[in-house]
Amino acid sequence: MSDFTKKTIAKKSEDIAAWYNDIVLRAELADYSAVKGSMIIRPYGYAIWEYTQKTLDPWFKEDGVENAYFPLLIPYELIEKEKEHLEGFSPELAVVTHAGGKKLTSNYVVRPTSETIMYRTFAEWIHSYRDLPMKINQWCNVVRWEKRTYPFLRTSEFLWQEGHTVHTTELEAIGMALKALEWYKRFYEEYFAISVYAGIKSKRETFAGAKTTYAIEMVIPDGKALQAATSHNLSDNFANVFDISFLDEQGKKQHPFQTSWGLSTRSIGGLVLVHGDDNGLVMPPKVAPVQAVIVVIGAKEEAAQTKLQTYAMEIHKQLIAHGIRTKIDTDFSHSLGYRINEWEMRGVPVRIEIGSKEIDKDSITCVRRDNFEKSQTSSETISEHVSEILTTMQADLLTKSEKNKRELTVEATSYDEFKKIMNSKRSFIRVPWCENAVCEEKVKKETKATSRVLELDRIKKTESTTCVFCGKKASRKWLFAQAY
RNA sequence: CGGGGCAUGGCCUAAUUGGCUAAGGCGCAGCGUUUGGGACGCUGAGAUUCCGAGUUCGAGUCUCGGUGCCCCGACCA
Repeated sequence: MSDFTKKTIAKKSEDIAAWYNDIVLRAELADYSAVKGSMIIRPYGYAIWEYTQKTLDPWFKEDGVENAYFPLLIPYELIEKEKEHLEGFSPELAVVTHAGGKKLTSNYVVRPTSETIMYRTFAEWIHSYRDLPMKINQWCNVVRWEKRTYPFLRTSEFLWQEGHTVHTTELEAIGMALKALEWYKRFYEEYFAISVYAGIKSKRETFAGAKTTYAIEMVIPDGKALQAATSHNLSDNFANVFDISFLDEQGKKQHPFQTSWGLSTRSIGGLVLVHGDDNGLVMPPKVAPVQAVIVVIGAKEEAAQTKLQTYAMEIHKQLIAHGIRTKIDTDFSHSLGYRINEWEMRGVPVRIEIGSKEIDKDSITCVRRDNFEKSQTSSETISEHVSEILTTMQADLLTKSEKNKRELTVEATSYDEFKKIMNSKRSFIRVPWCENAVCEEKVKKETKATSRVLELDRIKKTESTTCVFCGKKASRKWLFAQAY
């Protein structure tokens, strides 16, 4: 690591929280804003969100999900309708009390999520079994007035997509909720190169108003958990409250079953935390705003300089034609070391160095961001060579993430052991649990850990054992960890 | 919302413990020299010392009130 980096950016290996704050600002992913707890997503950070949208949106549409837009403001009476839902969100609502220069007779809530505003309208749209399933998604912002905020990971306002579907049977709704969960898992693994846990949430962690919540949990290198996406089986809870009904094939009136599912800009925070290193960000090639950068190393004589730039532009053109998002850096006002460090900090997957040496031998130097591996190739084969590096790096990052997840997941057979782990080298701990909320409360108070998920393949009760916390009967092993 | 800390050009810090025109580094702009792992010289722009009141001959420094930010808890995608 360079002296400069040492001085200005905290080391991830020493203080991940300080490192995270520094890198988000320095790499120009985000900036603080005039509004408490809110942040500005800068172009480099927003580009990652755009790739997220470009990837997920077609998957949704293929499944018949249509995009729509519902209003930002929700009448207070509406959000009050589902009691549990209101209770879950009321501490963090932003409320509009004045408009048009006057105090409003009834207030509006800035949406913390859109179930209520959408479902009153769904009630008008749905009359027959022929209208179902109905699948609506919106890409939007929501506001939740969190007490403690953190760039990307927890901000007062954040961007997300929220999918909302309506089905004739609960079985179909569950299928939908699981399909959304599968999309998220696939997205994280194939695009963000992050190995995640997918499972079911405990009662305590279930979404306000849902019957069942499924979630994606990410293992952060410091052993903490980041809830990376959720998908809910709302059953007929909201349908009853908002009086959504349809006539079935027999002409009988029935309440439908619903789901909602979302993934937010929090995902970008996870991406930073999982892959970054002491030198800065490491972008998985598939979502990297810039996949390759050509760093042109200046020459002394003008003729050589001109030749160099022409050569570099030619390479640039080739890479672009090959579909590789490439930038060319000819900023000779900064030293080479400075430029290299800046690109490394931004996590650009491949750095291509072009100087007089490269031209003379027609041998171009490529450097991979994640392992700093150097390789040589000719101007003829550059595109294929870079493509290959990008593919390999994408795969290697996922493998590394899998390894990290495995190493940070342990099993405990007693509460003492559990506590010892949480107090020393924090991690995910898989333990048999009786699934009683009292246990979970106690564990949280004593160790800060909460249940994260019951992994999908462990839902079928298989074991006959005892709860590590209370000693009562337990049949399934849950993952516990300290949440972000 | 409880407990602790901080507030000085865009950023980091200094200012003899209440004393003269608020200093330096980074960054920024201009010119020139440099360029194979965070270069250098010269010149320049940039400040109501968070806000308000008070004490004093005199306040960045002391007192009171307010505001904002950071860290630690409870809440959370």
